[in-house]
Amino acid sequence: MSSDDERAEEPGAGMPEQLALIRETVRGAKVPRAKPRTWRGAALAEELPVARVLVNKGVLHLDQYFDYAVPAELDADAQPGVRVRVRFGAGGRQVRGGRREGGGLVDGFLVERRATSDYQGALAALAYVVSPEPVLGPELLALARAVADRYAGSLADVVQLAVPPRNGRAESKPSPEPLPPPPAPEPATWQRYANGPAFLRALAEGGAPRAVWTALPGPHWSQEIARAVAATLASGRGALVVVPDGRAAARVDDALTAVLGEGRHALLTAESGPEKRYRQWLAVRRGSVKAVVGTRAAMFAPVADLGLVAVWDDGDSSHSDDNAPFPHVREVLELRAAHGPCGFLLGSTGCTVEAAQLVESGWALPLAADRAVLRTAAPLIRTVGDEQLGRDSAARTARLPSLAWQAVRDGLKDGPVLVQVPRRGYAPRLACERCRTPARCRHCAGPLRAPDAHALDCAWCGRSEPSWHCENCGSNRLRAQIVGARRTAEELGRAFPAVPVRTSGRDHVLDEVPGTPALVVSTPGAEPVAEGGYAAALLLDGWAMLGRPDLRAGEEALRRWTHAASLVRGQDAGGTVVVVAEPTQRPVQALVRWDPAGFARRELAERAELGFPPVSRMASVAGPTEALAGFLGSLDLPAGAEILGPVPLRGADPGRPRRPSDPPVGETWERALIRVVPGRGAALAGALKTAQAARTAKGGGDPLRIRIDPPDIG
DNA sequence: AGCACGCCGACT
DNA sequence: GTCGGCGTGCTC
Repeated sequence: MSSDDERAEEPGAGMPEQLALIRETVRGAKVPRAKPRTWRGAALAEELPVARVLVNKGVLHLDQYFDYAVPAELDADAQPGVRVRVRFGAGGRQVRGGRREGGGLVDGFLVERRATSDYQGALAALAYVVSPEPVLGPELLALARAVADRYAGSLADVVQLAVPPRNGRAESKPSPEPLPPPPAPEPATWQRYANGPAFLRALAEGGAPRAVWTALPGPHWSQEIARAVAATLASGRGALVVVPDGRAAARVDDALTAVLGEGRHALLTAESGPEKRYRQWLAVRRGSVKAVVGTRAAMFAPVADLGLVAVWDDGDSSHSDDNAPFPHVREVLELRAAHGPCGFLLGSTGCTVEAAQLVESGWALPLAADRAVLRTAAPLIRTVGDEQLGRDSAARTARLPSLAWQAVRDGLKDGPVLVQVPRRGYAPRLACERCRTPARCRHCAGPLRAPDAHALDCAWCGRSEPSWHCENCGSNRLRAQIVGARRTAEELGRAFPAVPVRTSGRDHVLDEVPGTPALVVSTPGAEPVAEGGYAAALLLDGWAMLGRPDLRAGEEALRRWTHAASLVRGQDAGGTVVVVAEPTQRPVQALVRWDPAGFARRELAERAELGFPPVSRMASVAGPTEALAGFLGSLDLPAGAEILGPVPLRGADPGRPRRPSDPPVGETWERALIRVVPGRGAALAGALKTAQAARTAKGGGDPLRIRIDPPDIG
């Protein structure tokens, strides 16, 4: 630094180390001698005396870096990626007639060391380096930046999700020595999939295959994931697996131990507690451990030489982060796979529309078993619809069709029987009373809702619908769908008094049940695994699932049914599933045929036609009425963008847990949806971010909630 | 977000 | 004169 120093004309500038960069000296002429500071007089680092810092200070900076001077004594520790503390704030500015220490100490990450700064003013010095551990390396930073861009969020927010809080004790312990790559594993049960062995081989040879894997029902999936990880490790690269919850993580953890032995992988879940979790994370960051399984936050795990990213059950809502900017595991892992030569494995017994799109677009290849293999692995599915329910005299008395009784009775003869009951608190969706076709807006195809007894309007664009009639059958009668099946489960228990009844639900989740006869009553997602598989399952939540006023209702119902039915023995072992739902419904038919991928493909085609996500990309913006209107007016949207609404945001349905997307209690908010054609997602995110940045800069008070890919678009 | 600056009106 | 209202703008 010398001739290109921007302040070459300032006093003291000719001298290298100097305080040229430091505020006190620069405008020194105007002011009386500065009060000494602790670091005053200390020399700056000789090489690269400027530190670019990502300051952790709320929304205000919106992805700005701030430059600080590096004192010589911090030179060695102040490396890119370390946590630092700096003075930041208006109080730190030059004050006429005297100087202040002002500006509180705030946390930040040192992002880069540079020779010069392009900041016009004088630089303050780094206060101190919190620890020399480089936690935010260049790759993780680049990932965080990509995620922030994709979700119109701030870099600081993403970094907060990506880097766990520091724990001194964990940091001071050395991580173990890395082990040499293991041998490539045998394909084992991957043989059941036509392309399974080839997929493993590609990973083991250092390739980057990308697959959407429709997993066969049954317990083998965790071991199959472990083998994909082992194959990747064999190539000398690292692997990352993200699963929806701690139970699934524990299963994959066990499978990895079985396939790889101890010491080759880390388990990153909230359940292990902050210190242990940070220790594991550090072992990954330091390259001691090259395989990771974990829940959501693990999607950012800084695995070295990443050769495989895998997500299990991408339709599970816990894969969507509930902190701004709400990144989704599948999307983040896509970004990671696209970044380098890295394989991608999306596995599920079901199939999301997004997964179908990955195949449809050619980005990933399908990895599925032949139908013959599937037929023996999957249970026999039988349906009981409303009409049948009405005709069935046994059903009228016991509120359960005789077919269901029979399946339970038969099942209990040689094993446990699963009964899936709905959770409370689903808002009903409006559908044609005669044919059950969902009632949709004729302008934007959003779902209709009934704010009061005799009015209909669209939940997306707000247009009222005075004369609805069913587009499918012409009927003009609507029905709202509701259920109450929990009692039915209780009745079942009373009907089989000799059999133990176990329940598994939100507050009391069972992990596993023995293979002996028992009734296992569970809400969706909390189903225990049964030793040897369930003999039968009864799915009682048909209308509750399909009746939800959500674009994903059908997909979600099928996903939950498929998940429960996957725990039942195969048809060759007599496994039977009875689903109480209208057999003409598409999700029900897809379950009967066990064709989740086909269902998702059709759903995808339909959404393309209607302009729904994920074929078009949507964003939601919510906030107080005027603030929202102003924001929408200031948007510089890409061509072809469409604003739907705004409409008043409905309060949470009673019984539904509060979501982060809900407005503060007592406030009325509005929400607009913005959709763009495929390929304009990045432009949309960019426009939203720019407008948001302009708003914050102007000090526009009320915060607006921006969400790309909103999960609940009615 | 804080926090300080600064440009107006009512007080000593 | 000078104290203090809060409207603007900046933070390396």
